[in-house]
Amino acid sequence: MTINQNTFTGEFLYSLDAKGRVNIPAKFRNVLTADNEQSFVITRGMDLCVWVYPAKVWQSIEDELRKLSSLSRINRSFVRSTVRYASLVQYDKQGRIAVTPNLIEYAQLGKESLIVGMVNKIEIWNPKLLDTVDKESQNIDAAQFDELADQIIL
Amino acid sequence: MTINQNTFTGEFLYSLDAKGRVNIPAKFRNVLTADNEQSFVITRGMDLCVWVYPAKVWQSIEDELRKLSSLSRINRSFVRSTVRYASLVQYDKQGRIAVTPNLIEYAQLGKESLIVGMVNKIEIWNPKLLDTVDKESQNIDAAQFDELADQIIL
DNA sequence: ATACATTGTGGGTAGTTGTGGGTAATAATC
DNA sequence: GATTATTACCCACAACTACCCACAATGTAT
Repeated sequence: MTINQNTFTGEFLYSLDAKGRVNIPAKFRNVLTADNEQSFVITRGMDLCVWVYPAKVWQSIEDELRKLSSLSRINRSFVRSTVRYASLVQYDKQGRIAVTPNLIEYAQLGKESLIVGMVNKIEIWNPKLLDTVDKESQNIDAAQFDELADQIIL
Repeated sequence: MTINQNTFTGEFLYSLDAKGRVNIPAKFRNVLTADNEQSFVITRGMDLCVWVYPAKVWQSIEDELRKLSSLSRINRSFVRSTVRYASLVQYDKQGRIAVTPNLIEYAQLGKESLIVGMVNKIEIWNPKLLDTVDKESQNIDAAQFDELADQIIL
């Protein structure tokens, strides 16, 4: 029995094998609702990582994109950039998904890959890259962090 | 019969066993409402300790995080840092929860662990660390303490 | 004072989970 | 159309986790 449906939290150091497969943590699979099935959309993250959305969640993003008129140049470019690298995948009987070569290259993924829950989506990181991104953020964003932390009572 | 629902007070020196399990004090379990069941979210504390939230309390934090758009770099970073070390756990029939190796390392927990009530959440400490943190605070924060004491009539 | 229930602690066992690799089916290339 | 490359499916195994039972210590009720 799970309480938090569709909520991904925690980090897991898993291996990306020779065939480009990574395991979806059991804790993540267990919070997926029936209609999410085993379908995911994987795409480029806005940071140097791979984003993995449950298909149903991605669906709602697509619905938003549909509303953007192609008359606007910014809209066209926004739609293009978000959809361009997205592909639909399913996990196998062992619970793994295959990451496409161009995404592996983009996120510079090696054998040691870090799976990070991001509430409504999952990120796959090269641990070293996440480390540097983390440190950069600590220096630059400290003030805004405090602001956010004030709004959200931890 | 309980008076204060969901209010954790007091401290308990319990043992973290070889399997990484700690007991949730009976006094705390008795204070949990039905919808909290036996689910908790454990994560890194802002001090060097482990924070344990009743699942329902954590839920409201997640709801806030969901509102933050991933288009903003700061938002991504904030969501990641708050969710990254969090994991949903349930207590077993003996009333214990399993603390993940990550968190044990972070809070430097040994066999002797101190469970501390923090009103809406629970902290797990290495007793020695709490001691030093306490003393530091007494030296540095005396002035601000007085300010708070003005707001809260003890 | 004694019997009973509750609470904290330890450990065994069966099932689950993560990982690697072999084989067959499908797709792509020449 | 034949050959190669890629993908999906399957099996196997080790490591880990969750569940269960046991027991001692403490607290409570009769």
